Amino acid sequence: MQELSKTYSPKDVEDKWYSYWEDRNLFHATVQKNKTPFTVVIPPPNITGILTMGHVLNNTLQDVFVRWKRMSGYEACWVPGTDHAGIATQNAVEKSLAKEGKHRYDLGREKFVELVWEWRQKYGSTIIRQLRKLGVSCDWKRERFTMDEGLSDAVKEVFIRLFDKGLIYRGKYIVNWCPQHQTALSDDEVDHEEANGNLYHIKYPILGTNEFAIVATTRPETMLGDTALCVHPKDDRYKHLVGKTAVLPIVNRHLPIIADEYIELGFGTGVMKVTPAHDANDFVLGQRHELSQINIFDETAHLNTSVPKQYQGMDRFECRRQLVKDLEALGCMAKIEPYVHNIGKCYRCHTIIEPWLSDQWFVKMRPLAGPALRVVHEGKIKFHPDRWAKVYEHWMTNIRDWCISRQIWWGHRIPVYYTSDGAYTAARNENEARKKLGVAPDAAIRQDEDVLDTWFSSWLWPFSTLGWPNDNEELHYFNPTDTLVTAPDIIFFWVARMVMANMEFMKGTPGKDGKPRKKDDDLVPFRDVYFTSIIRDEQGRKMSKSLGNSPDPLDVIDQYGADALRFTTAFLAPLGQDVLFSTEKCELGRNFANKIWNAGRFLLMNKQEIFGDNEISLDKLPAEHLDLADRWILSRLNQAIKTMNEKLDEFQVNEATKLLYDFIWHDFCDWYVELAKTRFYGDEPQDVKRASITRALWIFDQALRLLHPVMPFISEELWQHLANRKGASLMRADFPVVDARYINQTIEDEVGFMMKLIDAVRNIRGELNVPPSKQVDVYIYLHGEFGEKLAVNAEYVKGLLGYIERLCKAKAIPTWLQEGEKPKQHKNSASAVADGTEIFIPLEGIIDLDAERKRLEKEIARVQGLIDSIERKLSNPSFVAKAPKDVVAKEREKQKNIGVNLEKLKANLAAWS
RNA sequence: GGGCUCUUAGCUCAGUUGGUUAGAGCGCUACCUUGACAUGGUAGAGGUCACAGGUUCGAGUCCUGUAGGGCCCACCA
Repeated sequence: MQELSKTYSPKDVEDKWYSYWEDRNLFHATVQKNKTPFTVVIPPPNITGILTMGHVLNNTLQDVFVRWKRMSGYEACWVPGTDHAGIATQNAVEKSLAKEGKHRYDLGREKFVELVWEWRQKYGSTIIRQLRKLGVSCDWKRERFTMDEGLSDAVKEVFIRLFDKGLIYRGKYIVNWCPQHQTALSDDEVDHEEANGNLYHIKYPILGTNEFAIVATTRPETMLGDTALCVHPKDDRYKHLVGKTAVLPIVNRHLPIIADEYIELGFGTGVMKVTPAHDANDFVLGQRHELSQINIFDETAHLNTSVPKQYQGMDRFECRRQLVKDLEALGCMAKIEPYVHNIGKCYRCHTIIEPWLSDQWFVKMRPLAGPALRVVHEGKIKFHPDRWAKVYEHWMTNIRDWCISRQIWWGHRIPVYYTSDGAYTAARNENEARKKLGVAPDAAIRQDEDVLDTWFSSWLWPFSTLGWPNDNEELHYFNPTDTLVTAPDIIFFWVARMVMANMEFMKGTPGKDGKPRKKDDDLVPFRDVYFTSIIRDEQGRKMSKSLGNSPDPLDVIDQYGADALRFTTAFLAPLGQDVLFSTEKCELGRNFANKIWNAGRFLLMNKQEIFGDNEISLDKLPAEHLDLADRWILSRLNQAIKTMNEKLDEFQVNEATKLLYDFIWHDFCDWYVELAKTRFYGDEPQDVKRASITRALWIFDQALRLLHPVMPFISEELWQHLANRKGASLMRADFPVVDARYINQTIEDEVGFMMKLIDAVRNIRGELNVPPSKQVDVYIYLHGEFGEKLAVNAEYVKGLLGYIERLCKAKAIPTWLQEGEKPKQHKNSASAVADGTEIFIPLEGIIDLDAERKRLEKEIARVQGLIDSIERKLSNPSFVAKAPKDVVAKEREKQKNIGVNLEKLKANLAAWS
């Protein structure tokens, strides 16, 4: 057997086990009718992306769930894949083109798209490679891409079905236009930011009078597109103006003055200019009053030919400056005051959005939203934490139509075809389009130039990845999926839309029972949605590329190991709270890994010592020679198994992780392993030693199984060392199932009492600075119920005290005292009381009298405080009358026990004075 | 403006049906290289649980309000 290194070295084991699992197909899931599926679809990362801490958290959590379910007997299937990320990817490629001084128009559409595909071949799998380093157990054979053939078919199919149903329409609309990308953005892709601007007060002369109407605006340049002025119908200041005509300065266009309740009384001057082509609200207002729309910008937000010559070709901001000057020269600028307002910016390039009138495609969302709202409301889909359900419901009840066209080249081209006279339809190809349009088979036809919003493919993810629209068994078996783990900021972009799509398009597809689905239960895309925390840096800022505050997870893995990173992330991420992360925090996980490693090393050393090279089996618990410590750890273990399963069921991954930490570090390493040493190193018969080490290994084996979902690499490495696994893997081993027979509170109390004795002795040594090299005697009174048990279990206590012996490198020799008996040198002893049992440690010559007095006084004060609080309760008649009986009884019991402690402590203190 | 959320030890945070004098990790202090582990062990210091009311026998936990932080949605030209 090879020696294990003194510290755990992740680099030596991680890649080895990942290939082992992958080579043996252990990630792969298939339709298995006798097993319940557990399906997770990955939120597909962008092909432009590199692994961030957000991905680490998200994928660690998914892997924990998937590995846990896989070990628990489910057919666990985790479908991975990537997103083509239209705008982001096009951006990336255009950037590299720009380095060669080229623009996409230089190449033309076809060549450019070809280039993007090349780019995707080259760089698009980076994040997938990085994910493997994290240890994720994705079913890589099912990896999909939102633009691969199958998914493109799904996109087309969905578009055509919605189009034929009348749920997709084309319309002139004010969209959020990014002049940089020259494409429309959905409302959600616009970030609103506060900005310091000005409120310009411009005078509009009223025709046929000497009056002016003063209009306040933040964007004077849009006045070139004004087609009306508007006031509130109830505004007495301006009632007389309604129906009159104003003159647009500089342009001299005549503007009708209209009245509309949209105007907010009390804001600005009370008169608003109406620019239907360049403001979403004005657009609606303009439609209501049948105003003309004058578009003054081209697609790059430069002034077009519909404005006076001197402004044509100017950039919008340049035009603003010039216009302000000109208005001032004309005396039309009443005043300019500083003004803070919100402006919309492109979420990708931060360019200021221009509300722009253009032809776009939309999906009518209301008909789809109804069922999606219902399933969340009725709990068919559960959100964790559930407060997100409220956010979801609010958005869904106020849902607006979805602008799905994008004026870029990289993406799914809209499957709409036009005849030369403008008729159009949606079709799978040109021929089908001609048929649907009823034109000749050779008629000229052209496809829409636009592509679809990236989310138009990702909203189909839970079924398109499983082969839809082709009917197949895997789709029936793995959809609905089970748990979706995603960030709350894409609840509308993605989560809500997936619910709508799955419910709409899976209707009639056979379910697990082979019958066509009808019920909501079978139509939902997933049952649980876990919303991850947002990972922030230590200052609480969101991690972002531009801030450069996001540690590279690969560096972290390199430095600390994937398990350490996974553990730390899971440990730090409570359900529903943001996480402040820093690389150094991974020491927590690294130290834990090292602790586990050394526990394993210790057990293996002793196995070697006792068994030599003979192999052992850990198939079942070696139940011979069970002693108190064994019964105790078995109780603790089963408690841990129970709680672990419960916490994971409740999506409390951080709690499950904490539990692992406490069980392995404190219960197993601090106490059980230390107790086991008394047997490994003692003069027990060989068969007792054999049973002991085998049992310790068996417990450790169980602990590694519990650990595996969170720390797959180190658990597998150690698990393989514990016994000859004959080619098996921990990732396919059984997850521990609680055996309630082993949970034994009495034993835990007994051991707990002994621990208190040990703690008391340690406390004396620690506080009185008794050097470790100093041998001490320990006198223990046998007292009460536990006292009797102590006498019975004297051997265990000796063992426990032997533990002190090793820790302190000093002998601690227990002597049993009967009630009333006094230890020798009582006067010079330090003392403690644990659950009524007195301990004396004679410390003639070394003891500092003042120190011991202080120590006792401190302890008395603590216990006195406890007693006082109990007495306050018990002397309150209402408490005794109204509190539940068991609570009162517990208090009385406590009062009695602690009272005894207090008396003895006081007596001991008195002995000093 | 509407909604959500947070405020607990020096720092970062747990604490899900209200019931021991509130826990962890890091940091800090003291002691310890012992036959798994100094990425370790033992002991210790450190909190009027943001504030003010209320409900209750009992509140970190439930309710109301206040102050401060964060997020989301909608936006007034």
